[in-house]
Amino acid sequence: MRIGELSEYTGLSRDAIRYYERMGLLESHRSPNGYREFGAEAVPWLDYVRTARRLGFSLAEITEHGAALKDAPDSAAALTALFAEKIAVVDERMAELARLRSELEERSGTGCPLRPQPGGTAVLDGATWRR
Amino acid sequence: MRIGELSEYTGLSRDAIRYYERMGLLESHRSPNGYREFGAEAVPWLDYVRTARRLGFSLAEITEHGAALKDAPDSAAALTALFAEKIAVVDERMAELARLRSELEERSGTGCPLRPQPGGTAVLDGATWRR
DNA sequence: GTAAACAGTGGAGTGCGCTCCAAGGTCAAG
DNA sequence: CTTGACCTTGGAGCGCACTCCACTGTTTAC
Repeated sequence: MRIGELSEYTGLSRDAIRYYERMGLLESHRSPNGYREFGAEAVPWLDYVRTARRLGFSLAEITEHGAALKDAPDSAAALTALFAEKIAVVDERMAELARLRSELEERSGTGCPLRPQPGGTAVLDGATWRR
Repeated sequence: MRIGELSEYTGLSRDAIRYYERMGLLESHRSPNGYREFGAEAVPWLDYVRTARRLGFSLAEITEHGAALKDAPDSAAALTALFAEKIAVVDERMAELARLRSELEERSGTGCPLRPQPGGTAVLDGATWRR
């Protein structure tokens, strides 16, 4: 498929796709006319990239992981290890979110996380913010 | 406390703290000599900011939430609603992470998420990547 | 055959979130 | 009274992840 079609399927701009290719996140071969040709697997891959991006992973991190996948000897063990590593990162990030969430939830119960200051401005109350 | 001390406590650079102040994320009053003076509540607030940043929230989002907190009528209900909103965003992001994680985990079980291509490059197999 | 839609390239520009620097003011210690 | 640590401002620069643009080539539809 050509870049426009891929763009439609993934919701990414053509420019973004070309940029990803330059960054080594994506490969294509060229038709005789010079147009990029992408395989169908590019769609789910870019879906994955988009999700990972939204969750705060940099293109470099995603590229690195992709490269590791490609370079890995095709053994189940190596791949499992790679995925386990990525899963650990994801788990860590989820734990952070859980902490943030619980902080917010705690606050949501108490009626007063704000305290007016002499200057007229209101700021978060450090004493009650901390558990 | 002055900027250097705050910087030490939070692990943020002085430049970053000044930048946050310019962006309206943080307030200070000035000593007669022009130095910024921060209250103790700045420390947990910046801790929170750092956590939220790491989790992919933009400074604008964090600022907005902070501003909403300040502008809110000091009623328990309004504050609870604000926090509930933020918690919903966090929950959504956690759900995305969970999806990413489960995709990775599934993959980790199967021995072969890679398939060699005619060109000699290996790419993710779209057919098996999709559930 | 011509117009529209699509593709290519290179390069400039953008917004975010800083970082670094120069030039200078403030203040406590020796 | 100098030294050094700390603070101020303004402005330049940077890395990331694009986005936009001008110009050119290709394909498709009428």
